[in-house]
Amino acid sequence: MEGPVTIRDVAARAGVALSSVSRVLSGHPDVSASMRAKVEEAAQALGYEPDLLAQSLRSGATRTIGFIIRDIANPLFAVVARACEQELRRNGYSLILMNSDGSVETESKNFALLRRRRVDGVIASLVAEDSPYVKKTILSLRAPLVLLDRDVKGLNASAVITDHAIGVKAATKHLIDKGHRDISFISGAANVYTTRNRIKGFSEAFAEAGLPLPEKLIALGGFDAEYALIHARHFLLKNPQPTAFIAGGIGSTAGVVRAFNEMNLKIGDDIALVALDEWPLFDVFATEISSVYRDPEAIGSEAAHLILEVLNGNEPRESIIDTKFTARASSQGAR
Amino acid sequence: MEGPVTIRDVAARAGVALSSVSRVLSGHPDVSASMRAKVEEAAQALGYEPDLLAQSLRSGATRTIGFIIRDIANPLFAVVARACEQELRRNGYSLILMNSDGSVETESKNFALLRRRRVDGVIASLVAEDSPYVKKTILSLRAPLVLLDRDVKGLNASAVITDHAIGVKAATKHLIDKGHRDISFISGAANVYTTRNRIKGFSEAFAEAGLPLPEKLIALGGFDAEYALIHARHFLLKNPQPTAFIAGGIGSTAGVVRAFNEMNLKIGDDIALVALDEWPLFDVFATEISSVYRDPEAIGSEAAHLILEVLNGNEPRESIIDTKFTARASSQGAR
DNA sequence: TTAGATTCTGGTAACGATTCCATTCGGGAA
DNA sequence: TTCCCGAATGGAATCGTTACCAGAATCTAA
Repeated sequence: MEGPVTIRDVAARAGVALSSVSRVLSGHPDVSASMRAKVEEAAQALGYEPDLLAQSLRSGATRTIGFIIRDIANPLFAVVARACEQELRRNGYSLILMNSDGSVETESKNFALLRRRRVDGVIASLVAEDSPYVKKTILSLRAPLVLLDRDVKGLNASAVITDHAIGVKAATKHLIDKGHRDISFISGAANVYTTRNRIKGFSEAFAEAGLPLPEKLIALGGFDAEYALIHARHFLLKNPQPTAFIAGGIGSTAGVVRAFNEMNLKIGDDIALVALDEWPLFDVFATEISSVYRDPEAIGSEAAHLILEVLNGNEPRESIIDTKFTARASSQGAR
Repeated sequence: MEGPVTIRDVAARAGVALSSVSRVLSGHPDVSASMRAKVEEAAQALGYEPDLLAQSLRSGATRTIGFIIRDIANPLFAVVARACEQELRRNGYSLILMNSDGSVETESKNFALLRRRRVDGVIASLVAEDSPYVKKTILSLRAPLVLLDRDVKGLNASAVITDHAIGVKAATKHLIDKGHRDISFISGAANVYTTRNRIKGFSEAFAEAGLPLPEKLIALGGFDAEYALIHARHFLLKNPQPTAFIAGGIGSTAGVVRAFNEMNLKIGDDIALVALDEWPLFDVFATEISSVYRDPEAIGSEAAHLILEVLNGNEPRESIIDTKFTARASSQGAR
């Protein structure tokens, strides 16, 4: 017997019509007991399993969700993806993973390919909210969308939004209380909600303390380590020299700490640091680092829930994830 | 205009037959210039894009590759997945990601679902090589398979194999040279190649030094942090107490270091450590940790190449990735 | 002019499943 | 006995695409 067995083979073996086989296997009520027995025996004997491709073409649903992110190797996103995949799998959906590699063109191509694959929905962390493609690309999706930490107007999409401001504000206030004034803030560009919301928390803390925002020490341009390294180096040679850094994400933290190492600055003694987001082995190899934490598991499973809700006919909505600042040795008083 | 536009709509607008549209769009040579112009104008005007689902059903190829791993949140695998997805994407394939969650049942279900989805191939890091399901499950795939660091006989599959032995042997020899004898080795179970090959390197180093293998200090049962924590604790209370640890993977390292922290053992001073595999921010927050490194980018892109090779009609083959031991402060002399 | 070869095009049958529609066969009621 | 209704079944259309086959139109050569 060559090739996979089809419903046709089952029908032939059971000596019944195609439609009867389909009825039995999809649990249609109008089926006699003897018919059910015959078909089930034949299906069992031949090891029949329905072809999802054919079912999808017929039904219009692929039970497939696209997952587009900048970089799955970012440990935070890897956990998000895991939680999301697990939850979708429990509900019979599969996840198609695509990296945007930080490029709006690649991202746009990914959306187009998912559209052609007729995915039932897409979960995405956009590279930028203001790219010329983004809105047109997304509107032509014809499938529900869940944005991760992004705010694009006029989309009718769901979103999992992190309340960074609250954690960053607490972190900034803590640094100010410890006597820091020249606090450097390095993060991605302001064309994503993540950055804007973090800066909001940062600004509010300064405003409430009645202090001017150290605008010259803010660098918003990339979440990658390279960007943070270059700008941290630069700031550390400037006057006034920052006494504390807030690093926006895992990549930024890597870059900032590399700059410290280059200049032999000891974290917590020579320079203060607050990391936004934690990373694997944080609890064993970075126990002294103050951080603003968010739960990536919650983000992933919430994203899955939101897309399933819309697939079940509900209206899109937003879900908020909170953040928590924890002070540790890295953010003690200024020298 | 409702719903996505089909080839039928294009044909109607251009005033030609379905088959002609198909010929034009798939680049068939027997097409007149005027026909080509008419069809292309109509396709353009309607914004037609072919339905991959229908194409797949017809052609039998989905241009889809399954990727099954224990846990995408393992940072090593996240990088493997990224490199693999990038390479597959460049070749027009999409990647369906599935976590096995360390369960052979889940793994088996994942294989079955990918089979029903008619994926063109599967790349997998198996939970165990000796599970009763594994061989039957895989043989019924009817699609090429690339194993990641696994060795299952009689499969006719490709594989990306890491030469752990060479790195582990160098690491062990180094520890022995520094005077360590009671070296503990904690890693996953021996029913995966990874572990067996590591133990091979470990054993060879002892054999060549003419020393007995410290069998009582070897724990092979799980790659997770919890397993390593429990066994490291246990060994540290035993007599002889190990003076050095080799931790098999990122999870194991996390567990072992947690045990050190519990007992206030300072790495490099009170206890020696070699980590197998590195993790994000290793270079900034674990600069003193000796390690055996393998390049996860290479593993991922090599896996993609191997599956593409077989899809292009070549025979399955193995590809070897090497490892490199680097001594750092964590593996200095025994007290 | 005609035969034969070349383009080119349209119609139709698949791919594997589901669903509607029509038909048959009972059984129950008048 | 006749009529009708419901349960059970088979046949055919459909999802969107490609590929084969046959026929029409054009062209080349005798």
